[in-house]
Amino acid sequence: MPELPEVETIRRDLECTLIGDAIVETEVKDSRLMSKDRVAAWQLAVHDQPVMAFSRRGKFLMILLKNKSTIIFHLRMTGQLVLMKKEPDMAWRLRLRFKSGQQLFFCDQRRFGEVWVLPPGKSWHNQHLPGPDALNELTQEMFVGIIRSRTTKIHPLLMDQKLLSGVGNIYSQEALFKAAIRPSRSGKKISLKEATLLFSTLRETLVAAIEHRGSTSRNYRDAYGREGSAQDLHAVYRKGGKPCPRCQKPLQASRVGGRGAVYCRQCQR
DNA sequence: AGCAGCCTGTCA
DNA sequence: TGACAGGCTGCT
Repeated sequence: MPELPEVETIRRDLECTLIGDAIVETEVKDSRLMSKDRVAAWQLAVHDQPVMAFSRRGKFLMILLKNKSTIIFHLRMTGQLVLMKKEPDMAWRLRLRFKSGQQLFFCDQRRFGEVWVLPPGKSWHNQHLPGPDALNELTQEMFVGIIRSRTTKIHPLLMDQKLLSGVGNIYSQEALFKAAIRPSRSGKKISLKEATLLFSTLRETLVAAIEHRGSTSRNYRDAYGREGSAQDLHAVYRKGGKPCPRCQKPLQASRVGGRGAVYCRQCQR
């Protein structure tokens, strides 16, 4: 799915294009996204509302409306938010039409994505509340504390959205490679020095990916339907068997916590 | 901690 | 045909 850098790229695109524009009409095409009996309430909440801001926390994208309602998107694995004048070629699940004539389509091949609307003054359901945003909120001290107090393997630890939010399977693997730490290491067994280094490599990885407008391995597109180029930076993600960029030995493909994880047996300990 | 399930598509 | 895919929840 889109991870933090991809969602941030989309957020910035939408911010450039839609601030101040009002939603004049919406259409829900997939009842799995929103049941038919909820559509009327949804439309009442968002129709004729100008967009005040786009924000992001972890992988959640929020649209703040003038009436203080908030639309929240989670794109999961294959969700896309694309601005188009006419209907896209692929199937779409939701359309937001704006006063300017712009249309925002929510496309989502695997249909895991979700959308909610929060009424004014209401906050996140605790169940969904993400931990501190990996880029905007997480400090080095917080990170080191989170990592070194748990026995969970570091790869799933970095991807636990309740602990820190925004990191997924691509950027966890990349940050671990740069910090020379194996994905299967227990958080508790990571030294203070290593945890500090990992905090830096994670930040660098995320920042560089945003600068390259996200990683397109298959489905991801920005809000203008364009591919990102951060995949060109990947050292290990989906590169099992290829030579390690540092030592040239073949990279090891493995599974850690039920997820694919590629690492270098020589460089990462 | 590990796995099925939610979906659809691609690749070997 | 089966395995796997950028995520997450809920169950055991």
